[in-house]
Amino acid sequence: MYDHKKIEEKWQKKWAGSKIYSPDLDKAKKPFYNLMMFPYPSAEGLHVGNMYAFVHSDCLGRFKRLEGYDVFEPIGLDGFGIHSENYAIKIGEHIRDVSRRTEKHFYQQLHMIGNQYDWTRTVETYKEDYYKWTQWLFLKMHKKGLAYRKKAPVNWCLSCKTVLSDEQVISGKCERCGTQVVKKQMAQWFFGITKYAKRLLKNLNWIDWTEEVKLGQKNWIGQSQGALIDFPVLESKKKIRVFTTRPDTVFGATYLVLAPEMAEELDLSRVSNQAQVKKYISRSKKKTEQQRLEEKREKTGVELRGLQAVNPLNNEKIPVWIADYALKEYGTGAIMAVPAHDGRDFEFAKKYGLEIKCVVDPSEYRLVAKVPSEDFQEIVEEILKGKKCYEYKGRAINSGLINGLETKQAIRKIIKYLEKNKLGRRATTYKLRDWCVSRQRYWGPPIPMIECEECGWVPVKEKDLPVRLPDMDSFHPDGSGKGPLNKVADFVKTKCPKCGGAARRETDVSDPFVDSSWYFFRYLNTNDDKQPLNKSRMKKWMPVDLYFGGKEHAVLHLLYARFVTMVLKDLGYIDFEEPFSKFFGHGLIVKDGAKMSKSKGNIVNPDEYIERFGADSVRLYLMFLGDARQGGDWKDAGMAGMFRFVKRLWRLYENDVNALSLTRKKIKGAEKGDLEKTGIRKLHSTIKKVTRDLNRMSFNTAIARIMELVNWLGREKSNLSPDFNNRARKILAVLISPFAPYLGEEFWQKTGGRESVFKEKWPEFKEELARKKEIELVIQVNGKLRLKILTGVNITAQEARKKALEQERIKELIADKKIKKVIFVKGRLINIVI
RNA sequence: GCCGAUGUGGUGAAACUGGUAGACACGCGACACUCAAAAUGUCGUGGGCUUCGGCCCAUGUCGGUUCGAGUCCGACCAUCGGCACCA
Repeated sequence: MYDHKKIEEKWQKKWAGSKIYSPDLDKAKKPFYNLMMFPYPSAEGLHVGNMYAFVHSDCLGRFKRLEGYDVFEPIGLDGFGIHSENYAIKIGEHIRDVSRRTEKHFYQQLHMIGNQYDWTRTVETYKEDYYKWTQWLFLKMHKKGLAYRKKAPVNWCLSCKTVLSDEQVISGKCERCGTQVVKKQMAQWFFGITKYAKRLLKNLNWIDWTEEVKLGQKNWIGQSQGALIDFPVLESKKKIRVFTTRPDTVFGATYLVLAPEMAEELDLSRVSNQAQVKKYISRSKKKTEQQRLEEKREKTGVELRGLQAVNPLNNEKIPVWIADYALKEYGTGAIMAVPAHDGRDFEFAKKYGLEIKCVVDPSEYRLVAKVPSEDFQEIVEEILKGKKCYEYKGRAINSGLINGLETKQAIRKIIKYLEKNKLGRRATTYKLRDWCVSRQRYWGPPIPMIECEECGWVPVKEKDLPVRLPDMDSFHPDGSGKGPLNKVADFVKTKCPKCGGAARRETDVSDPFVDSSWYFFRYLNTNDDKQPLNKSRMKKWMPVDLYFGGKEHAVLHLLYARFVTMVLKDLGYIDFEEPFSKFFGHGLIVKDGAKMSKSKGNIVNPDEYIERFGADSVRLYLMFLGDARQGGDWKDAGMAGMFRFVKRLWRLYENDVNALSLTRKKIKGAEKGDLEKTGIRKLHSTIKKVTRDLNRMSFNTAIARIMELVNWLGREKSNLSPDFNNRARKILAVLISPFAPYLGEEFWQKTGGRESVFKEKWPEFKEELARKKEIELVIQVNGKLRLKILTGVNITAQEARKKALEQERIKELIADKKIKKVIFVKGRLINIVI
């Protein structure tokens, strides 16, 4: 009988005692760093989604181990952060107690699933020996000028009562709790990630990552190429600088638009409608994202009457407006409006009766305009008259020096002209904004900065780290804009590290994403309290060979981790700038076609299933569900089906091979030989396919191949010799072990193995033995399958043709028609065209 | 609106560079074992015709390339995800 509990317990103990999963980090010969995204320990326990990712990752890690690599597969807990804290608040317990409990629970569960974790090197972000170095990272950033404080409109979550980074606002809502996020003007600490925009983008060209995720980052970084153009303000020394991706349309710029906040930088004394302007500015500053959405993006704006700008290319005087459809944070915060060729400007110009001047002729570009040919002439007329907006490429008209040029050339020429006459220059802008890392919360590493009345903001000295997170009973966020630590007088009051005078500590903590941006470095140097990183191990093990995790982190964790790695390289701590050479993004797991959620009550708790079916069955089932890239649909019936397979597999090892031979049917020698020949072929082709599938990360098909072999062996076991049965079982034990490690060990032992199966070599196959000697040759007539005949695999075109034409059925089909052509695909088919 | 992914039996899904569509499972049906049930095993299982030899139709829809298309090209539809006044 298959008693999964007994087996799992047995091997857990053996693994723990043998240290088989703790490689020598300094001496390993073939290092393979197998990383999976460490979980944040929610109090509900390990989610089946976590397990889904972990078992796939582990399966590959174990496969690599069997291939002879020294695999390092660490695990830890991303325990600092808003999510854990919110949960503690909800259940009315202190976060430190909840944290202690969840750590225990999580590690217990993580043991159960049977991964080859190195339990001697865990990392918990909320422990002093870790966050000390997170603070160290902040200091390094600060020293390099990459951590700085600025007052800016930031995202404020009304429920979490803290600011958030742009990446943590998902469609206007808080990434953690789903509450609407509003804009607030506050002074906060930022990391200068925008300085790395270009590099972050460039390296995407070569890193081996899931395409989807790379594209997500590319779009988020959002590079635009274009030009900066200066528009002089009439009767003033000021210039208004705009950014545009279409400098070729500059002759069609009929007005300028400034973001409302930008207008404050201008001299408004000459503006005749000052009151109106000021009112618009203050109103738009108060507007939240939500209000903007409610207004359905209806464009509004106010003209700065009395102010005029000059189009530097044709010297025409044009009006200046402020409108909140121009964004302060992007480009220069000002735009040249070309209503004829920009939808937004067009809408605005229509509403306020501004001039629309067509400067791009679309007549030769019907396909670009995506318009059916019958309507095209009419539409061209409308565009030329400025009654319709055209945003694509075309030929420049009404545009002085670039008249007649196609968009691309026009852009090139105009930029040359701008640069020559010092009116502007080529420029690239990014959508990416700096990373706001302050959090007005309790459960995080205090930001190691001190504000002195005399010296301003001064960093804590490195030797004084960590800045300990003080224990406090009431750790709830209060929404004051300051973190809870502000209420701990002993903590706040300190001395300036520079002048020794009275000073105050920063009371915000840092974003939990800072914690997770470097944890994979720390795994290589746990238990060292002298330095955060170990240079020589870093050289040996980094970059991570395979990183397995959720695609949803495309613009969160994965972007931050890349950024931090680049900074550490620039600081000289490491000599590579991409942390993960290969990233595999897995899909989401759903239940019966629906997303799992507490409200639906359809959450799959892995514990229950492990209890009932055993970890191996659950592992196998999770990997059999479908393509790991696309996620899977959990169904209880399917889980039960996999359990049946496991029991069948178990039975294969229950019979004594010699006892089996007694029941062996009396079949003739020749037949017996044939059967074992088939058996050998099955073994070799299974090894071949499973190896190939694992290399392709096609876990589900690899399992299917193993099932085929198991089914065949189950059927034929009593017809096979003891020798063969034994050989097959040994191979099968190794093949199954990455997927079902407990069973792998048990089977290996049952077939005479003394040591762990994971000290074995992955079985090899011989190509010629894996191949069939005979095939079903498909005979097609005019591309339609008509007949299959058994032939040798090496049959030539002539032989195949001859054989095909001998078949009665084929003769009938061809009858007296003439054969026009015969196509032969070796080892597959012959197609007779008549 | 823009970008991306996906669309194949009753269900989850396979199909390497264009070459037997539906591997492997789930479910269902029949049979065997059983007094019976469960468990297990064996066989069958895309749809429609059939003179039981086979034939026709089928990979979201329409068209194209090809001896041959789930796979390549073009247009469209649906679902899901990301971004969203980014100049």
